[in-house]
Amino acid sequence: MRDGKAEAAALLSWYDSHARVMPWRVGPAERAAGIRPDPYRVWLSEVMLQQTTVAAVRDYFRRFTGRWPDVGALAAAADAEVMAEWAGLGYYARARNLLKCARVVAGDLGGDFPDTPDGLRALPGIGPYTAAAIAAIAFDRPATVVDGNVERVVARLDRVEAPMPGSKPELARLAARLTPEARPGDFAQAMMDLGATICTPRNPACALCPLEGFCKARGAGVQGDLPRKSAKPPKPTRRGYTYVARRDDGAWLLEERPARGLLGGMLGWPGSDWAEAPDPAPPAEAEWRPAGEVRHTFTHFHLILTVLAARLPADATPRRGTLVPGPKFSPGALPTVMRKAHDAARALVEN
DNA sequence: AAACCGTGGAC
DNA sequence: TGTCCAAGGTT
Repeated sequence: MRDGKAEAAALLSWYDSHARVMPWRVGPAERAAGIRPDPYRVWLSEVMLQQTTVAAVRDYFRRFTGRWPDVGALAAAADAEVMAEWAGLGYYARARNLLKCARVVAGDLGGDFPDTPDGLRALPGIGPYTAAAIAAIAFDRPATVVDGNVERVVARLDRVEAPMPGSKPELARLAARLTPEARPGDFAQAMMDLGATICTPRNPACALCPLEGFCKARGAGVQGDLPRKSAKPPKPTRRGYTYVARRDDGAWLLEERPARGLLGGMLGWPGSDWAEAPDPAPPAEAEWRPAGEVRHTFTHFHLILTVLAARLPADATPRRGTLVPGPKFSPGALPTVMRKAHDAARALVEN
């Protein structure tokens, strides 16, 4: 069994000249000079990056830190403001847990994030990956970070042929063996940069890889086939009706979704259940006009939404929803599927 | 522990 | 077009 020291040294050397630049990151040169990243920014970026690409996160990170520059400011924010700012980024439980976590840190921990994986792991929305990432990156603790990039890199390095997710514990062990005692924060980010730019899922750029000489999969020519993954079940298609209504004074009929479940806590248009054969469920008496169909794919099903639009008289009394004044409504505060419905209905309800 | 939970880009 | 995938966590 190797101890991984040579691999770690080669990777860190590569990172010193190839580290990606990101708004939340302290680069290897600054870090060598003793500069540490702000734990608040590391935490915020790590939560945003859960199952989400760097490209998608950049602007959200800038807006959040511009508006809430520290954990105290975020903790004091109104729930609806945070959910609206998160709209479009997906996995909305992250935003709800983000606020819970900020309030624990600001309220119970004096504004300081824990600096150990166990302490971090106890906070809402922080699991094994994020706890290790914050401990390593923000506090330079020797924690092993295991995300999809790391799993792919070590699966190839050690030619692990067993399929995911069953092989995850084995891949985590292999990753831990690679982690050096020095520069754990840089090492964690180096592994992720390598996975994102060189050791990519398809067509890895092995000729540019600092670990090529160590890589068992490369040696056998099977790097493109690893890590293997068990087949995913097909996505069923569900249907639904959604109702975009605007009162004559310009107010929109909206509804806050239940706090848990799909799009939990987000603003949306009232509508039917999403099922194989849903019943229509108009939220008010009105002349509903067809505004087309919206197609959208969620994590585990396809959705075909029939959009109905109507104008409501000034004295209308809807059965459901809340009338939001026109100037207070922004489609940007809606999750994407609801914004699509707004786009489809807009022309029919404009003033 | 298997299911649930978003979105956009690449191919 | 459809499928895969991305710095996963919670229940």
